[in-house]
Order: sequence, then C-alpha cells, then structure tokens
Amino acid sequence: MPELPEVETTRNGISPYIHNKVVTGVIVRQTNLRWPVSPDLVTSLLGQKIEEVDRRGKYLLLKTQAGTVIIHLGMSGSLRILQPNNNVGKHDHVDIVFEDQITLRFTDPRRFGCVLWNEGNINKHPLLAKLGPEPMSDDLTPAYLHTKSRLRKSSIKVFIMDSHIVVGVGNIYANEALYEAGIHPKRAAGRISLARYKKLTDSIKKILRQAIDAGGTTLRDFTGSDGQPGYFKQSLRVYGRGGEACDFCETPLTEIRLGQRSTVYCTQCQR
DNA sequence: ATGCGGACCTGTTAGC
DNA sequence: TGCTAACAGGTCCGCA
Repeated sequence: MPELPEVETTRNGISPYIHNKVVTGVIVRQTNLRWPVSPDLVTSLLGQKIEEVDRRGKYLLLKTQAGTVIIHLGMSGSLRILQPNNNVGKHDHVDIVFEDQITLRFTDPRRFGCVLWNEGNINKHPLLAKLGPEPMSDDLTPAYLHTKSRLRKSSIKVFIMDSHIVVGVGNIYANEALYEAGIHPKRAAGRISLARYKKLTDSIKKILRQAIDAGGTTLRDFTGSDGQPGYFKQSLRVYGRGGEACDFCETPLTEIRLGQRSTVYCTQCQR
C-alpha cells in the first residue's frame, strides 16, 4: 500500500505511542526481508529510548541515542500498534515492545520491505545518502527539476519516480500528478519547459498533501485491528481507471505500461 | 552518466 | 470448481 502519504500517515499514527518510550523487547520472526534484518538489531535496540520518529522519502527512521532503526514498507508492508496478548499472524515479522507493553509490529506479506539498524550518521547510510529532495519541502522547485532533466531522454513519469531526483512519488501519484499537470507520461523529461515544470511541481505537492490529509482522517486509529485504508481511492482521477471516461473531456483513458508499471492517461488532456 | 530489464516475494484476481 | 498466468502501492543492482 505504501506511497509517501501512507508512510507519513503511519509515522503520525505510531509516533504518539512510541516517542520517548524505552524498548524492552525485540522479536524477529523472519530475517529474510528485502535485506536481512540487521543481526545486531535486538541487542542494540534493547534499552534504547525512541527519541525521534522521522521519515526520509519512504523510509521511516526510529532514532535512539545509540543508532537508528530504518524501516521501509516495500509494496505490502505495514506498521501497527498492538496491545499485549495479541495474536501473531503468518507475516508478522518484527515486533518492538515498549516499557508499557505496547507493541509496534512490522507486517509484510511480500517481504519487499526492510528493518535495518544503523549506527553513526544516518544521512550517510547508502540507502539514504543519494536521495533527492522531499517533494513537499521548499527544496523541490520547478528550477531544480528543469535543470536536472536537461539532456534526459527518459520519460517524465520514470523521471519523477526516480528517488534520486525526488523522493516519494510512487506509481499512483505519478499518474495523478501528470494528469493534473496536463503532461503526457511518455514525454521526454528533457523536453519539458520550465513553465510546465512549475505546473507539475505544484501538482505533485498538492496531490501528496491531499492524500496525507485524507489518510490522516481515516487511518488515525493505529490501534484498531482493521488498519487497511481505501481512503484515497475515491479521489483518483486516472489510476486504476483505464478505459473509463476522462473526468474533464470524457475521452476514454488510455492504459499502457511504462517501465513495467501501469500507466494511465488522457490522450486529449495530456500532451 | 543514463537507461533498461531482472530480481526480490506472496496474495488476489482474471481467464480458461 | 480448480488450475495457471498475470498483476499489484517499491527500488536496488548489474549490465549495455
């Protein structure tokens, strides 16, 4: 499920339960994730206090004095807050238990996610060091995208989904942002004007903000058992709507594959 | 440096 | 009803 809005919603959801709490237990049931769970996670994290719950791109960062837990949810991962005496499911790979017996649980059927332990400067971690700017910060500007894209022949959709260019724009929101900006997803990134990058930048920020706000209202109860959303589905204009009528001009939406990802757009509204 | 395809996994759904 | 194939919200890696 997780695109950036869901990761941010997760961060907001779990933070009140774990911020400034001391870890009293760590249970690893499955080490074989995208990368092996750090072997020293358990011994390193025990007794540490979670001083900050941060996010960088789609990576969640639980910071302690001794180091940082790096969590990525991959395609199918989730984090939940559970009370004591909970039932353990097949894909519940890692639990972090706190002084008040509250459990933070990492669940991930496809195991594309990861749970890593890092000591030292977190910004120098190989997974984080070369990431592009946060999309909703002032660092993402039209000029930045325009400059970075000169000479680039790859499509604009693949370009904005590249985390080294800008983090957090996943497949759903790349489709949505390009529709809103009126840009054809196959257009070469290097052949888009500064003015159009202005439009695209605005669209990315706006759509991510809307999705976070929507997630914030329907996913706020992180101790509930039915954590699964569906909150933004109703507001999607193109994603998952191939063949249906464009909201604006009623032309049937076209669905293709770009970089092995489902891509939906309006041939009339997007050039 | 950029661009592309493959790889990592399981669960759900569409089609025969 | 049951089997098989295709596809799913991510992104790193290796090779051309």
